[in-house]
Amino acid sequence: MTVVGRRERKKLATRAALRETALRLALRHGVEHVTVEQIAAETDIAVRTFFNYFSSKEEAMVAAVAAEADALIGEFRGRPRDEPVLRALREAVAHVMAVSDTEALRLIVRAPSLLPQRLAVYATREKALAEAIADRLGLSPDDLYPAVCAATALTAMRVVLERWLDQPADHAALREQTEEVIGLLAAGLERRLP
Amino acid sequence: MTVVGRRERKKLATRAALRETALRLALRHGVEHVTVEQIAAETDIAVRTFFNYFSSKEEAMVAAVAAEADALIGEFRGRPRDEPVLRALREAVAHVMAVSDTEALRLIVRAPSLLPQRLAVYATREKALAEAIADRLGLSPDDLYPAVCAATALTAMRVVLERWLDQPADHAALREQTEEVIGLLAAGLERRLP
DNA sequence: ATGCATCGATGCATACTGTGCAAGTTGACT
DNA sequence: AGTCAACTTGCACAGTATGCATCGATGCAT
Repeated sequence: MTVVGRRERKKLATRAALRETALRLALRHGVEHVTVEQIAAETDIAVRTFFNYFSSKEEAMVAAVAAEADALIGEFRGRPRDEPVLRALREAVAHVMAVSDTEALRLIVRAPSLLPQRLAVYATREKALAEAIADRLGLSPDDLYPAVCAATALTAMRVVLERWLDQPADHAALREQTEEVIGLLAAGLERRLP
Repeated sequence: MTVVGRRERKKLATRAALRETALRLALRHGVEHVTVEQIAAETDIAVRTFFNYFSSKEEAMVAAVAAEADALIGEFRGRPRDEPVLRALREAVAHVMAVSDTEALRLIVRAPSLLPQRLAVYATREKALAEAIADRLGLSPDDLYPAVCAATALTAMRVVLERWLDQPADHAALREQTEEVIGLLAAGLERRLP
């Protein structure tokens, strides 16, 4: 196991505390009205130190999304090896979303000022997911398929999530819509006028 | 036709001038070393006025990408109605990229600090593309298929473009790789361990 | 052409963001 | 205990971004 010293534990704790404070303040006052100074003060941390952890207030706020994306990749890697890629992804999403904080997620997804940073988070996770897919299939991470599959699948999940957050929270509906989208990707996206 | 007065023409000219100056300075000095003050001065515009056109220096720099995305959607809408969606997209991409400034594009795509804004541009164009797809197929823009198809196809194009920009400019290769990706999406993305 | 209403450009003030640097603390390891 | 490396902090400073008031240019009706 990875033996973590006090130092690393404190760092993780500080990072988590900043992330939670940022989100809490955003929920209370609205994303736009929270400043780094407030986040730092509320966490009892110097402003300068905040910037040692996050390069912007937006990054701190979408850190929750980043954590969920990491969890998704972890779940995916834990799926049985003989399971097809898209099905494994579908199940991974279901497991992660089951324990997700819908209220916070809705706040983050609906804030226009967080859109660029949120998308950047997904984009960086694309790489990790592509590697996981390549591992699963015994391909090279440089192949086209893992890259495209990771990127498009994540994007499809994002679309589903955004649509789902616009309706009353219903986890059964989310599962259903996830399956529908995965079905689309699996069956092929080509269409023409009937 | 839309009759544009002198006022609107000047606005468009100013916006284009700012966009071009931003890009030119970025090419000369590097994205990170360009300030709004420089862009404004070089365009002979007040700094305050710059912010009437773009909400950040990053937005001005990725404006070229936004213009290309708009052109892509225009080409797509101009394709024959009986053409399948993905094939129409493939052809639209080919036409837009044929007249694209590869050097500028490479600069924008490779700059990490522009990633969030660039992705935000794609995301906003997703909506327009989804509408165009819905129009083509006679579906509602609220249907799942247009939203997912627009989002995933744009994402797939992005992946291809990013990979292509990492190799020497060769438009034949780009066309080939575009076709390959569209083929993937058309055939379905599901895969499993052999 | 004149006069009026609107829109856009600008300067100013101000709050906030983000980073380099140097000094002080704390943790890890011997 | 002592030493080194890593982390925190304060300070200075450049740059970003917005509200507000003002001034000039444009569009339009008469």
